[in-house]
Amino acid sequence: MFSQAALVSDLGTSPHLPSPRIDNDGAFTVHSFFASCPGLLGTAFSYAKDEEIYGDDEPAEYVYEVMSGAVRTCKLLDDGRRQIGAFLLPGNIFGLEAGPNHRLTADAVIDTTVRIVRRRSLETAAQNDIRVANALWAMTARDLRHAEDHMLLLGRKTASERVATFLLEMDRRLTVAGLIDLPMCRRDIADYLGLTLETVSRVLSQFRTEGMLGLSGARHITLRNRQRLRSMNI
Amino acid sequence: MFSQAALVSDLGTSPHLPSPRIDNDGAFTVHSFFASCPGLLGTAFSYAKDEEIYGDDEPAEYVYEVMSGAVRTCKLLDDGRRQIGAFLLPGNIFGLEAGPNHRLTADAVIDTTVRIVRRRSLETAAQNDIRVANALWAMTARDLRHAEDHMLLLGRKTASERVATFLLEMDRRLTVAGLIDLPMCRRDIADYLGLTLETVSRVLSQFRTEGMLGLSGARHITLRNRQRLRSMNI
DNA sequence: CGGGAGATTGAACGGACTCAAAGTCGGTGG
DNA sequence: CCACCGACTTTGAGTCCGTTCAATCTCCCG
Repeated sequence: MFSQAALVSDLGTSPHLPSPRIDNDGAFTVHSFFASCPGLLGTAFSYAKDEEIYGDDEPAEYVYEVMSGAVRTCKLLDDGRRQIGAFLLPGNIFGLEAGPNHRLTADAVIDTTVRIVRRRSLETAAQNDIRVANALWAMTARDLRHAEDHMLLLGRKTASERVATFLLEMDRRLTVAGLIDLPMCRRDIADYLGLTLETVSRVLSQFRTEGMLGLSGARHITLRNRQRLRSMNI
Repeated sequence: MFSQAALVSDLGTSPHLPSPRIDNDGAFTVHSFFASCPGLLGTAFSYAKDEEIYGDDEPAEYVYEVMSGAVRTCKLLDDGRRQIGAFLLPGNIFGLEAGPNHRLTADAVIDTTVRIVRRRSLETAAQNDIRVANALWAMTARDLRHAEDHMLLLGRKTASERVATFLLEMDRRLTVAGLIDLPMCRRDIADYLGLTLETVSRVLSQFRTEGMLGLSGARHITLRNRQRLRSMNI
């Protein structure tokens, strides 16, 4: 399936390569970074819901940008326990490694289209253009910042605080017209927050009861009291 | 106290800059990276036990290498809850940021000596020598890998599994002559593992009872059954 | 409209926490 | 060198938050 990847050109330095635009939420987004790199424009691939994009420990040959859909990166224990490290949404880049192999699996939360670029193309560009090297470093640093924040959540926050943090993160990243349209199910949220799906459901119900949000179908959420949520977010 | 820092030279490219040596445990160590960068050799500073080295959100002006002692990086909630992101031991580098500010506080676990280098010196070197840029990226990537592993621990492992993982990490990083000489107290371990100090103490006692380790004083640990610990580490 | 995956809710359980007390050890001063 | 002090650690008992197990419900999609 990666055979089309050979079509990706391996062009090196580009004279007027823009810096990646970093959006205000400090998430993983570097909107259309690939698109703005002449000669690095990638091939599109589609993945069905729950299809694996790459596996843990596989050689990291490609870097991905979500075009539509959603992706989760996870670590698995062999008894089935799962920790989701991040959700990647349209515009977000993932799969970038400094070492040879991937250290998490990535799979599609829902039907998803990604654009891929050979990792070697980026590295070649980075060797010739310090701005590309800086951009790669900045992306890894952004992932690290998210991971550091998430360690605090997983190690020290209560269930309600975790869900409040999650809601505010999703509000930042995918609210359109006042509505959060979640791509992921309760189990995904739970595995992201280090909880069980029942606890996530209970906390959301409690928040609804308290007037902090509206639920129209499990995946459509309207925040009604961001101030209160922020006070739980700490 | 940072006035001496002005002594650090701001030299740019060095013709034969070595790649940082990455030790086999994949931890944060880049042994004597600074020392091996002509012109980047840093000034030494000492910090007393529990003294802050830098604070959350402070401008990230310097990069640090632990010469002796131990450092913890932490995030704090205003009610006192604390999550330790990492312990830094001799040879480890910390305080490197891609953005303008620190995102965690760093303080000395015990009396500690560090060597500091101006962040600007490293960045100038990186602009002129792609190998330096690669080294900076690799360091951030190593921190990210650790954070990803730690998210799995914090989100999904049991207390016994967390302590087993901790013991094996410390075994890798500071065992000398078969003995782990811990620089940190039970509270630090607990805040690293997302547990309470009582739980850490209970699990260690249980491991001792089961013959998996020996305790001679709370901070001297001898592992007696690494195989069994590894099986709990998952 | 009907089927079924996903979500909600309930009840009981349990692992880690909290609160409390006793024990240990390293460091300091006599 | 030894005794003491105080910080740190260990251990105990009871509690609680989040989990587990189970049943019902919702709503999305055919």
